[in-house]
Amino acid sequence: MSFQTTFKALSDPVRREILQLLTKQRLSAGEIGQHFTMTAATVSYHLKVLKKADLIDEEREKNFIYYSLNTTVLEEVLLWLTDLKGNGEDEENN
Amino acid sequence: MSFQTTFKALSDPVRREILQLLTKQRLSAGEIGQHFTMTAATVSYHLKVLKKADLIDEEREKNFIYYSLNTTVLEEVLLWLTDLKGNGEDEENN
DNA sequence: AAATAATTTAGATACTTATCTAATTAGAAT
DNA sequence: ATTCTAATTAGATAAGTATCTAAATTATTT
Repeated sequence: MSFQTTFKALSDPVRREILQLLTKQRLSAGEIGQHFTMTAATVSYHLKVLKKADLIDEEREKNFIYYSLNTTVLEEVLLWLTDLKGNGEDEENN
Repeated sequence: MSFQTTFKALSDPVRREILQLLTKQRLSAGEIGQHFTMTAATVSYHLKVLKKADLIDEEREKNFIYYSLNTTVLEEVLLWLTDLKGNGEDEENN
């Protein structure tokens, strides 16, 4: 997935909050929805955006879909940002 | 500035490229514009968004305005992302 | 196989964003 | 003071995004 997709996904507050919820444990779409006031359809939309950006994984179980954080892409974003800030004079990292 | 503002600012490819140009040296609005095909007005719009997000600083000199990277906010974003990815098992923060 | 439950998809709409052209501001130099 | 240059602001528009309701899908249980 492109950086573009990733950053766009990260740019919405609801989606960032979803990611934070998922740091603690995996959650079903319904459980995620309970943390917000919007409809299940809207939550689903946000999950799709996060999924497309590879920021989350999903696994189906019974008739639930559990979502969990995928940190692989986060690493790449971290590298990009680190590189960006890395040279005031001279860089020391990564 | 809010995290929201910061992430929104980072979510556009033109703006990310501007930031990268500015890692090398400060540049005037005109010099920045030369790297793109869009009009000066559009570049100015993007600079305003980056400025509002505190991602860049400006200094007026003669009748040029020079822009440079401000890494302060980048640090915060780095922390946020690091925290997000930081817990495979168990969390320590937030 | 019908009914129920969890979730997604489709279609509609209001809001936001990126872009342009034209006009304006601010400073420098004639 | 007029002109020239650098850059921004204003106003318009097209494209993209977040949200809703209603319908469809998928799996489970009766």
